[in-house]
Amino acid sequence: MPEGHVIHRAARLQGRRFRGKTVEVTSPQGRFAEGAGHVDGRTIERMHAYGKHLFYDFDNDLSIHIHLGLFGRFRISKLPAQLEPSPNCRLLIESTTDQLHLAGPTVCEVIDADQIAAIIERLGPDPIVNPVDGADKLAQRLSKRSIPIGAALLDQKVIAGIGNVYRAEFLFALGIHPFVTSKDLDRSAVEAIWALSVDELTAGEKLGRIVTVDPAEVGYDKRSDIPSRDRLYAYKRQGEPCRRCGTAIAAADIDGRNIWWCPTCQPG
DNA sequence: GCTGCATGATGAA
DNA sequence: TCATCCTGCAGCA
Repeated sequence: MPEGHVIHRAARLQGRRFRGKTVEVTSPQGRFAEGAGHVDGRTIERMHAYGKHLFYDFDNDLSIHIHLGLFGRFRISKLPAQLEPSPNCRLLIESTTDQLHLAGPTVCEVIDADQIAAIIERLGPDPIVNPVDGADKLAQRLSKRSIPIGAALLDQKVIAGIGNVYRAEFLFALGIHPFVTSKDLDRSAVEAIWALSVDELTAGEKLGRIVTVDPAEVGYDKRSDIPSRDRLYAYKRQGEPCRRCGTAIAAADIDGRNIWWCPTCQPG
């Protein structure tokens, strides 16, 4: 599930339960046992996100850094928990009232503030964190690369928090073919990409899922009413008719990830 | 029950 | 470009 909106939402909702709480930190699976030991019994001061990275700051100047990757998942519950921790539970955090269960992350480690700063430094602008001033940095980072825009949008050094769903949907919405070269985009196109990123990630963070389709186009009142089948324009719709023009949605591989687009709405 | 795939990223070749 | 890591679930037998 994890694109940037999900990570920011996790920081917000988890923070509501755990901020200010003294917690037990363990690793039932064992692979994070040493890291857990550095923060076990401490108090969580802040839970925050940048791009697809999540940070839990403790009161001893150490933080847990999490990146969910493709498979990572949280389970949040009130105690007593209904489910036993999974054998694959890498990280288990428990306050007196709540439990946070994490399995399958690409990264789960204890780091300090300098290391957090270094991670953020190497990432591109995050549309949720820097909505106002990110467009310049995005333009600068796009102009330095000569790669398909479809590849650039997944490069976290160019823009942080975009994943495979948003990439396909943004390019559809803006009528940009995924193989257009990044540095050939004019300033107005870059600003449009940034503005759309801010709008969509913010909406996705609030809603808890990605819905890019205009509800009116599929016969609903609000985005939150649209069933999963109809929430997107291009992503994973190869061969299906474009919702706007009826042309069959095309697909290709860019650097090992699939991309979908409408050959009519997104001319080469 | 098994297989393959997935909204991610890295490091070696 | 490829191999690798990581988990859960849909789709199939």
